[in-house]
Amino acid sequence: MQPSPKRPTMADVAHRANVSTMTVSRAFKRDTSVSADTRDRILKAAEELGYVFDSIAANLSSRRSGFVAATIPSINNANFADTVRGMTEGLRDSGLEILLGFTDYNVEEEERLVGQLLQRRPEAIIVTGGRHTPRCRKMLANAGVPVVETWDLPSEPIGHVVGFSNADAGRLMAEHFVGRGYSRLGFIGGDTSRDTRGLDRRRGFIAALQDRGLDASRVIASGVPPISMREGAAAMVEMISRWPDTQAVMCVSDLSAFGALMECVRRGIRVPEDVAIAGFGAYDLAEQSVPPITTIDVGAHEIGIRVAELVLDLLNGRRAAEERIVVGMTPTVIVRQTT
Amino acid sequence: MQPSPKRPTMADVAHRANVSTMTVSRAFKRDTSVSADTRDRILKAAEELGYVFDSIAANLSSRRSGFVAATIPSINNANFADTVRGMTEGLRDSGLEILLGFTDYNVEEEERLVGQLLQRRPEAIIVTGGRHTPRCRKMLANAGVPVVETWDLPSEPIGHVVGFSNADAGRLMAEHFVGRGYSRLGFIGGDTSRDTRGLDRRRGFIAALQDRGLDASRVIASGVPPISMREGAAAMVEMISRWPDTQAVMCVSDLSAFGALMECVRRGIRVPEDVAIAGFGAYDLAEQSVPPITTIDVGAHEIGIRVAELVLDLLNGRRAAEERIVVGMTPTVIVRQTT
DNA sequence: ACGCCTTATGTTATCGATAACATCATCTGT
DNA sequence: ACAGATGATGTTATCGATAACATAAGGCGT
Repeated sequence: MQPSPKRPTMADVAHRANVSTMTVSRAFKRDTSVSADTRDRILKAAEELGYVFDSIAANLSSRRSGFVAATIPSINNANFADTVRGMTEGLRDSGLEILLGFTDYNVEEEERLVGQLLQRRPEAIIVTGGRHTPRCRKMLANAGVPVVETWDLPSEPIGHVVGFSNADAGRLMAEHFVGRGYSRLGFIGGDTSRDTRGLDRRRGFIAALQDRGLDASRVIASGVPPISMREGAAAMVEMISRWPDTQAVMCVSDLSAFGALMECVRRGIRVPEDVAIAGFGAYDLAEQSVPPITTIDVGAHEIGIRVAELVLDLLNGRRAAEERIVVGMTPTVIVRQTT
Repeated sequence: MQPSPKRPTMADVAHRANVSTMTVSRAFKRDTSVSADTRDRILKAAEELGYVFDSIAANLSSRRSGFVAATIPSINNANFADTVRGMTEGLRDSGLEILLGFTDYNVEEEERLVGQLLQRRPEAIIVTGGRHTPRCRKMLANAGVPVVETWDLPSEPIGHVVGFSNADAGRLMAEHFVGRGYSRLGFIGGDTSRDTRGLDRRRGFIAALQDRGLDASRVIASGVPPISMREGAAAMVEMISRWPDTQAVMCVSDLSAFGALMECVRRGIRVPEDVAIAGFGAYDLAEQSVPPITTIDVGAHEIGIRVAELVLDLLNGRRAAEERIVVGMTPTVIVRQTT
C-alpha cells in the first residue's frame, strides 16, 4: 500500500466499517464497550486502509500527552543510563512514555530544555539535580504537574525528591580512607561551575578532612564535566606531581577513577600500595577493571524505579500532589582492591 | 503564581493583549509580520498569565510533530550514544527534537516501538540495523515519512541508509590478524538470534578465515546482547580453555574485548604476547585501557551527523523522498598494543 | 407483563493552535 | 490624485480524536 497525500483517519475507518468514529475510537482502546464482532470489523477496515492512530489528536482532546519528561546531563553515562532504564521499567505497563532531554551539565541548557519539554505537556517532569536557574525553577514550580528532582537532595525541593546527598557520599569515602589509615588525601574532579553534584561530593570530602584537621588542599579540578578517562588520567599525573606523597585519591566518577588507575598502571605505580584510588557510581567498569576499583553505590537503577513509582502514585491519586515527598537513597562504599 | 485548574491559552493572552489569537500565534514565532510594539505587549501578557505554548495543539493543526523518531538498541552503549549525540548536533538548529526509543536488541520490541513511535507522527524515523520483522518493515514502508536505516548496510533498504557493512568490519579485523602473522583465530560474541549486526561481524570474520583455509570453528557465542565486560571475560576463559593455542581473538564489541583483556591481566596471560585481542567500536575504553585495545572505528558520531544531514535534506526538499540514498561509512582498524 | 439495569453504539461540542484567506491602513510610483 | 503593493492584523474553518451525554435494545427480576 502506497502512502497517500492524505492519511486515513478514524472517520475513514468508521465509514468503511459502518460505525461511528467514537466506536472506532473505542475499538482502539482496552476496557471499552465494543462487541467482538464490531471490533473485528473495525480493526480489519483499519488494516485495509493502512490507518495509523494519531496520538497528537488524542493528546489534544484528552488533555493527556502520554509523556513523562526527564532530563539527564549526559546520554553516555552508565549511572544516568541505569536510572533511565529503571524509569522505563517502572513505567512500562502504564502507557506512559519517557521524553528524554540532555542538559550537558549546563543549567542554562537545562532551562531551555525544560521550557521546550513543558510545551509538550508532559504529565510529570523529572530533572537531574537540585540546582536550577531561577527561571527554570519558576517554570517547574508553575508547571502544574508532578516535579521530581533526582540524584541530589536539595534543601528546598521544587516538588518531590528521589535522591541522596552528594556531600554525604564524598564524606563517606573520606571516612573510608581515614578508616584505612590514609591521611594524605586528594580529590579529582568536581568542576565548580557546571557539575554541581560532583562539586557537592568534593565539598563533602573536603569537609570531612577539615573536620579531622587534615590537609584539604589536594584538589585537581580538571576540565569540563563529565570528566573523561583521559582527563582522569591527566589529573592523576598532576595530583602525583604536585603532591607525590599523596596516599589516597577519590575521583568524582568511576570513569575518571578508571583513567587515573590506568595511568598508574602505565607508570608502574602500584595501586593501592603506592596510592589508593576510589571512584563514585558503581559502574561495571569499576568492578571489572584490574584491580577492581573501590566506589560508592547510590543505586542508580533503583533511583529510576523509585522515581517511576512515585510519579505513578502521584498521577493515580494514590499520593497527593501537594505532598512534598522525599525518597532518600543511601550511598554505600563498595570496598574493592584499589583501597 | 499558582497553577490553575485551567491553563491559560492563546485566547486568554489575546484577550489580555487586545489582539486576535492569530496575532498571538504570530508573536510566538519568528519571521512573522507583527509589529514590535504588539509583540512586546503580547509577550508581556503571556508572562503575566503564565502562559505556556501548547505544542500538542500546534502539531495537530500544522500537521507537523516537530519530532524525528530514532530507535537504538541500548541506551548505555558508547557507540549509539555517540550516534545520538551526532544526530542531536545535526538537528540542533532545525527546531526538530529527537524522540528516542530503545529496542533492547529485540526485533519484536522494535516492531512494538516503531508502531508506538509512528503514532506520534514523527517527521522522519531512524532505525538501527537493517533487519526487521515483516510487519515492522511494512509499517516503515507505509509511514509516508523519510526512513533511514543506520549501523548496517542492508541489501534491500526500506528507504535510505547511513551505515556500513558489519561483515566487512569482521573481515577487516580477520585480515589484520592474518597480516600480523596470526593463524589460529577466535571470535567472541554475535548471538545468532538478537544481535544481528554482531552476527554479521562474526560472519565476515569467519568468511575471511574460510577463504584462507583457516580453522573457523573457534567461536564463543556468549549470552544475550549486549555482551557485558563480565561476559566477555567469561567467554575468553572458555575460548582459552577449549582452544589453548589460540593466537588472536576478535570480540564483538570493545566492551567485551575489555572484559576479555582484564581476564587475561588477572590470569597473567600476556596480551598480545600470549594472545592478541581486538574489539569493535572505538570506545574511549579501548583507547584508555592498559594495554590499549585494537579496535574498528566506524565513525559513530559521524553516522549521527550524516543521518541528521540526510533527514534535513529530505524534509527540506533538497533531496527527493523517492530517492534511495545510501551513505556508506568505511570501517577502519585502529591498531593498538593488543595486537 | 413491566420496570430497571446493563451493554452497545451514536451525537456533538470541544481540545488549542494554525493555514488560508480577508481586511485595512500606509506608502510609493506614475 | 489615484492605483497598486506591502505590512499588520483579523476571521474562520480545520486539524483528528475524545469526553460527556444520549439513545436503543436486550436481559433479568418481580
